[in-house]
Amino acid sequence: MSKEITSRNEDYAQWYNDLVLKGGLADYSAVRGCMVIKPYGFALWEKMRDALDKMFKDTGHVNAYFPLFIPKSFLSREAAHVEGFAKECAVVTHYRLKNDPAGGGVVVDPEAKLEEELIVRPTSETIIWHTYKDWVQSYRDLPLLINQWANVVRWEMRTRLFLRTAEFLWQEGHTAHATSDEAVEETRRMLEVYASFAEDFMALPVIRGVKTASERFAGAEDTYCIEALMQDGKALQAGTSHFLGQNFAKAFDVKFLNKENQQEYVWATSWGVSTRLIGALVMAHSDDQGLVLPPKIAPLQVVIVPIYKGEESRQLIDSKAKEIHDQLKNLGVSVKYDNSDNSRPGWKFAEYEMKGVPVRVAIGARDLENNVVEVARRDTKEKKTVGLDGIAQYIDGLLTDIQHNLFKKAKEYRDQHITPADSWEEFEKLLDEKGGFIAAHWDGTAETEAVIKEKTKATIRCIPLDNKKENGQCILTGKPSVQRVLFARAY
RNA sequence: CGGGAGGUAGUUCAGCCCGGUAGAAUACGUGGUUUGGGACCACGGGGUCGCAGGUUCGAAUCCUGUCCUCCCGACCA
Repeated sequence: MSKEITSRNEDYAQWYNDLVLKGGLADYSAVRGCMVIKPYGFALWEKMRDALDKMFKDTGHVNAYFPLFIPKSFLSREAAHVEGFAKECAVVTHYRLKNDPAGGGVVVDPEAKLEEELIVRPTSETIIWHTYKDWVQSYRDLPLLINQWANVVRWEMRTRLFLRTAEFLWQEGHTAHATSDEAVEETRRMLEVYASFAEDFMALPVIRGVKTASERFAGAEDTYCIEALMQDGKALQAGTSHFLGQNFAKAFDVKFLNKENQQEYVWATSWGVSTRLIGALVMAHSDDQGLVLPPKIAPLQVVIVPIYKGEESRQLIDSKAKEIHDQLKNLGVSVKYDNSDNSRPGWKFAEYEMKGVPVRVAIGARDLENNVVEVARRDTKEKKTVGLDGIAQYIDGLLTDIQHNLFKKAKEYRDQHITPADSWEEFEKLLDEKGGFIAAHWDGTAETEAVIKEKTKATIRCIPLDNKKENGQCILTGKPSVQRVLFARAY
């Protein structure tokens, strides 16, 4: 994102809405805080979903589906869990409407009150562990490696398009293991799946880390996360993987017989990423002209735009363009030849730029004479005249280039925005003037963390997994510390 | 739930202070001319002004109530 937008941080949401709404990605629906994902935006989600799903399957997981409604009592089985989610649950209390006796319209039928209210899942741990109880009896049933693609609802007080909508799409993996070590290993494995997906597919560099106790998932023993940096200097939690210990197994009485014929509680993990990733993608790579998509998840990788005058030249261009189209298709490139007569070339250029299509090929009468086309890349906006010989291979290579370049650019920005701070003044100054991650010493207490958050709105994003030990003094209290942690203001 | 702004055509908004036939741009439809960075001309379709009351000869405009949306905060993936 360009400097103008960075300096317009206050209006960031507005810019984002404009781009995304007008760009055909999404709309707010009539339902408070929910989103309509238009076809192009959904195609983007599908690309991400399919790539992730393949990675889950490659690591031995299978998909299943569990109910949307959860009996209220399930939620309260795990103390920390209910504490964490109770405040944001949508509740179903009745199952029928009737005609309003007082006039037109319908009212809730008071006769149809549910004996036990149902909550709309904010996450599925409870109903899944309730189900797992019947699925697990012996160590031979373990591990249980299941994922579900679903929608969940969290009645947040304030919503933000893609980053925090009331309803969102996600996947949630829920696994059961015979040993603690195995569950921890799974937790870390899935974190790495998320990290490599973010980096290899989304071109989004992430920091792999572990959350502090106060930022932990409700009911988890440990929460691992990938943290990304947006172009405005704010951090975004892009995915989480939780080691749940035996908390849910105990709450839902999920035991198995081990080899020694003894009853034991299973060890659990859960992990998820959501449509928030679409937001991450937009905010990590976009510029003032709209979306910039990494080729690996762009629904459309190449668009060919003809420029013609009159029917005769149109036919000539058509046949050449279709040749290029077919060559690209044979290479497995997602390509569209837009020869619609409804809009002019300039309009098409702007349109596909806004949609983030990585490569545009323009072909006109002038090009035909010289046996060339004009190839424009979205990431750098460079335009180049390229000969028709081997054009498909050239473009295919260009897509790889763009993918790498986007990651490189984002990583350079990210790395430049991890700044050490050794005094409180420096810490505050960096937050206000530079943004990004700030590596600072922390005394390890939740109290200090809370005070820092209160004073600066910055939270500890994570303790990086590869963090090096270093003695120092807490940025706030001056108490001894053994390592720096990453602070940032976050979405 | 606190503080602010707002609800008028598919969309973005003007009109409201100072009451008097519902407006613009854009989008849409038809016809034509165009096409190397969001074309132009002509004609055309489209809104019970969020909802409910009140004041008035007359309300988008004034008054009361109500619902909803957006932004800022508390809360959070």
